[in-house]
Amino acid sequence: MDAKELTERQQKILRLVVQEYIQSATPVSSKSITTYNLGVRAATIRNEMSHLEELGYLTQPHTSAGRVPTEAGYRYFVEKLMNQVELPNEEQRMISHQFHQARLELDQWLRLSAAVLAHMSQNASLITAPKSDLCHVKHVELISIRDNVVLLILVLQGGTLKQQILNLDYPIDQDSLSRLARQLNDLWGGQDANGVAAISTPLIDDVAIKVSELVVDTMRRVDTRRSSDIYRDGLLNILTHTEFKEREGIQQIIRVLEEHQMVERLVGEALSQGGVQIIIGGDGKWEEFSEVSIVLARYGVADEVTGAMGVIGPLRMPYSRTVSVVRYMSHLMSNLISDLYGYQKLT
Amino acid sequence: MDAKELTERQQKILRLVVQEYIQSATPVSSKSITTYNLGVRAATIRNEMSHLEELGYLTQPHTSAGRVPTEAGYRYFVEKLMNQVELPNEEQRMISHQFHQARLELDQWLRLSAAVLAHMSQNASLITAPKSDLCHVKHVELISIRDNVVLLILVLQGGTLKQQILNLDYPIDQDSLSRLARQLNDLWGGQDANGVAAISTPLIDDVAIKVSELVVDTMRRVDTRRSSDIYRDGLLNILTHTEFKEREGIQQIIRVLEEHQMVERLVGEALSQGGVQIIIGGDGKWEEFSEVSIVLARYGVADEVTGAMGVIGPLRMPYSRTVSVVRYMSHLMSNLISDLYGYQKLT
DNA sequence: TAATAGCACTCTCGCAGGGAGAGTGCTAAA
DNA sequence: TTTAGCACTCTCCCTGCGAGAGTGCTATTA
Repeated sequence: MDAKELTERQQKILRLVVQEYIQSATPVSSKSITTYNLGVRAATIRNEMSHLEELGYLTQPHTSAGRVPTEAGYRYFVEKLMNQVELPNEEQRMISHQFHQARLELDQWLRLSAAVLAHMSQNASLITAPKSDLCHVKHVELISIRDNVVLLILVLQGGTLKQQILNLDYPIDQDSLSRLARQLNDLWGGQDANGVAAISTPLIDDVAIKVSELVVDTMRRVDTRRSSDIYRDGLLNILTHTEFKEREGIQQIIRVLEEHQMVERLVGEALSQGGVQIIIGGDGKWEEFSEVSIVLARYGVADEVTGAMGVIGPLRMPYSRTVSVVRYMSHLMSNLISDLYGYQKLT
Repeated sequence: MDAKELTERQQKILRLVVQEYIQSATPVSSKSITTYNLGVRAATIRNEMSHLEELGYLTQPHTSAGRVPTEAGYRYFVEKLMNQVELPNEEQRMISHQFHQARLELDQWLRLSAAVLAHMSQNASLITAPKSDLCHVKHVELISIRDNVVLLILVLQGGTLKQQILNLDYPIDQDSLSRLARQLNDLWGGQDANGVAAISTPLIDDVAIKVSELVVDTMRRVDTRRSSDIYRDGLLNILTHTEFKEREGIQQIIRVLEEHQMVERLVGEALSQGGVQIIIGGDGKWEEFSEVSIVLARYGVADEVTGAMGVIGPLRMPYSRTVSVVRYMSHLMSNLISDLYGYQKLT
C-alpha cells in the first residue's frame, strides 16, 4: 500500500482513471484509457488496473465493469498525482473585484464567499464568521429603546457584535445610559468574561449590575460555543449534478450543512492547522461522512480572529479546482480581514 | 366547480381521500374509504369519486389505480374541509417555555422558531428577521478598533443592527470618536436616509463626512433590500419523508430556501395581509412552486417591525397541523417582539 | 331513484428469459 | 514484457406472463 510500490505508469493510469471518473461518473474501462496515448494497448492497461485493484486503489462495481477509484485511490490522487494549479489570474481578478465592490461589510463578504465557493466548485459551500479565539470586551454601548427597555450592544475584540435587550423596572434616560456605558467601558475594556465578573462585584448601581450579569452571561456563551454564524450556499448544485440514486450521500451533505454540531466538528478540524485540508469519505474517522468529501481551510489572522470555510460534495468532486478555489478564497478573506483590522497576515 | 355543487357525502369522501393520501402517499381506493363507516359500499363511493374527478378535485395516476387529490382538491380541503384546531395546550406550553429559556436574544428566537416550525410540521421552515418598514436612525456609535480603523455601529429603529468598518487616513482616539458620535446622534436621531443626507451637507469635519456617507449608503441598501436575514431549518425532514422520486419537488424546495429572490417574493406575499396563508402548487401564479405547498404568516408589530415565517413541503403536507403551528408561532413571536419593544400587538 | 353486487376490463408490478453489448481475465504467442 | 485473441461474466433492456389491485359498467334490489 506504500506509495513507492506504484510505478510511473501505474500512477499515470490511476490519475487518468480518477480524472475520467470524476468527469463521467461511469466506471472507467481499459479501452477508454488508451485514448490518452500511453503507448500501450488495452490488455496491458487491464493488467495494471488489476494490480491497482489489488493495492486497494481501484475497485469494480461488478465483475465485467470498468474501474472506479476507492477512497484510498482518491487520497493517493489528491496527495501525489493532482497538479496543484493556481486559480487563473482572470478568475482571481473577477472575484477580488466583486469583493471590493461589496464595500467593507463583513456580512456581505461572507455571503459572497459562500456564493463564490459554491459557484466555482459546483458543490455546496460553507463559511463561518470569523471569531476571536479569546473573548474580550472591546466596547459596550447602552441605547434606550423606550422608557425602560434598553438595548445592550457588546463589541468583542475582533469585531463580533452581540446584542441583548434589557428590561428595567423603572425608566432611565439616554444620558444616564451613556454615562454608565462610559464608566463600564473604562472598567471592563480588554477583560474576558471572568475579568468582567471579578471587576463587577463591587458595583452597587442596579442597572450596572444587570448589565454586568448580561455581559458575563453572553461572553460565557460565546466562549463555549465553538462556531459563530454560518453561511451556506450551493445546495442546488448538489441536487442537479449528483446522481440522484446516491440518497445517502445527499443526506450526509445536508446534515453537514444543517446541523451545527457537525459544522463545529469540522471547524475544529480546520482550525487545528493551516493550509487546505481534504477529508475524503470521512477518512476513516467519521462515519457520518462516508459518502462525501470535504475541502477545508481556515482563514483570518492567526491567534486573533479566525474562521473556517469549505466545500462539500460527493467523493468524485473536482479536487484540483476545488482546492484552488478554497486556497484562493481563504487567502483573499485573510487579506481582507487583516486589512480591515490592520493585523498581521496569516500565512 | 363551485363549492355548493358538493353534497355532504362528497365532502366527506374528499376529506377522507385527502387525509388518507397525505398519510399514506399512495393512491386511495374506494375500498379503503369504506373502513370509515360512511354507511355505503365501495361501489357507491366509486361513483362519487368519479363525480369528484369530473369536478376536478381528484385524479388517477392511471386507469386502474386509486384516486389522488388534485391541487384544486387540496385547496377545497384546506378552505372548507379542514378542521382548524389549535395547537394542543401542552405543546404550546413546551414551546413557549423554550423561548423564555432562550433569554431575550432575537437571534436565538429566530433560530428556535425555525427549528420548532420544522420539527412540528416535519417539513422545511424559514423565517426572516423582523424588519422596520421605515428605516430610521436610532443610534450611531463609533468605536476605535486600532489607530485609524473605526467600527461604525448603526442601530435602526426597530432594533436592526448594522456594522461597517471605516478606514481613515489618520489616527483618531476613542474620546474624539465618542464626542463625534454624540453630536451625530443629536443631529440624525429619527431621520431616514434622505434626512441624514440632507442634514449632513453642511458638515465639514472629515470623519463626520465619511461617517455620514457610510450611514446614508447603508440605510439606502437596507431600504431597497426587501428581506433581512433568513433562518432556515428542517431540510433533512424533506429528504427523509418525501418520496425520492419527486426530484423536481425537492429542487423547488431547496430553491425557495436558497435563493433570496424567491424568499423576497414570498415575504412580500406574506406581508401583504395578515393571517395564515396557504399557497398550494403555486396557486397558478408561480410556476416555480408547482410541486410544493407553502404555509405562510407574517409576525411582528403592524407598521413597525414585521417579519415572515413559513413552512414549505410537498403538496401532501399535513395542512391542519402545519397551519396550527404557523399560526401559533406567529402569535408567539408577535407577542415576544411587542413585549421586547413595548409596542402594541399585531392581531 | 339511489345503492349495490357482480363481473369484465385495465393497468401496474414483479419475475423470468433471452439477446446485445461492454468489459474483463486468461492464455499463448511475439 | 507486451499484446492479440477469445471465452466468460455481468448489466441492461426488451418481452411476455401471471397475480393483484382497482376501476367502470350493468343489472338487480329495496
